[in-house]
Amino acid sequence: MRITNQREIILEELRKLKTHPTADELYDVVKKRLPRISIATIYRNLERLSEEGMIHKLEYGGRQKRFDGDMRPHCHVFCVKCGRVSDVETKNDVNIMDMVLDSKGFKIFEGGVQFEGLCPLCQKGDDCETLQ
Amino acid sequence: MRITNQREIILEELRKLKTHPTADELYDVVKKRLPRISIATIYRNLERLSEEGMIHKLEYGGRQKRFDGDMRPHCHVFCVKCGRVSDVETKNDVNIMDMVLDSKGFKIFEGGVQFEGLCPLCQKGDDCETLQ
DNA sequence: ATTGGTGCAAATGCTTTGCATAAAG
DNA sequence: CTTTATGCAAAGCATTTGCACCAAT
Repeated sequence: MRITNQREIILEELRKLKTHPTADELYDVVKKRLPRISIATIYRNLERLSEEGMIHKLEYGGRQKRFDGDMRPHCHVFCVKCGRVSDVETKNDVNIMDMVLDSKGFKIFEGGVQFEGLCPLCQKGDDCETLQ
Repeated sequence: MRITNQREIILEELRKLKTHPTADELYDVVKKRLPRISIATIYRNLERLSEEGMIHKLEYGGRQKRFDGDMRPHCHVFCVKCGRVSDVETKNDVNIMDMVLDSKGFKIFEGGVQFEGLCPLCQKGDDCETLQ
């Protein structure tokens, strides 16, 4: 994988964020440093970086994918109303993979716990900007 | 919620399937009984039924949502290559909700374990019809 | 009679792609 | 010099919506 200026900055900015941004949210951030970057470059790099195991692609809780630069194992909650994602701190004494009794022929190589709920903003009832 | 012919048949056919179909897969099945039904009706009813807690909307990997008529608590695996979803039989001695130490202000009301892997067809290396 | 649901087609919105140009190794 | 990545615009595709008509209560 060739190291381009765009790729470096995308990774760098994603790692700075703890918000699990969508592609376009990250685009807005990266544009400040690379005003001529294309949204297609953002998408292509996020895809590539997740294939290479350098970032996580989060595909739950709404229609926009979200991305996470933190590769330490951890769990997420997502807000069923606005789609925001947050890390969740959990007890670490359960090995999820050991829970499987019958995988129906699937070769399982990852397992994780995910939570659903309401984010602090949506709990207040006010409409939360980021809808879905 | 008004009981229409369409709504009844959509629910009935979804409950028969163990494949966690996408909206258009279910559309193909329902069309055999209601040839004039619209895909919009499928989407509207699946959304409505999941709001009412009568079915589950699955938003894992892949771009298409999948739906499940089986409301008994259980876990899923999804194939990272073709997007197929299958039930997984698991040990039942862990209460996922008790694992939370810090929910970062989110009000959590659901938690579940989900697995990633390769389905039997994709393991064989052949290309699996249902791509994503 | 009233309200909610349906079918159709058009619109939306996130994501991907084709292609000519530019940059990396 | 060769290969891979970029920017731009256009295309793709799942899903949603506006609207006139229809059906359930």
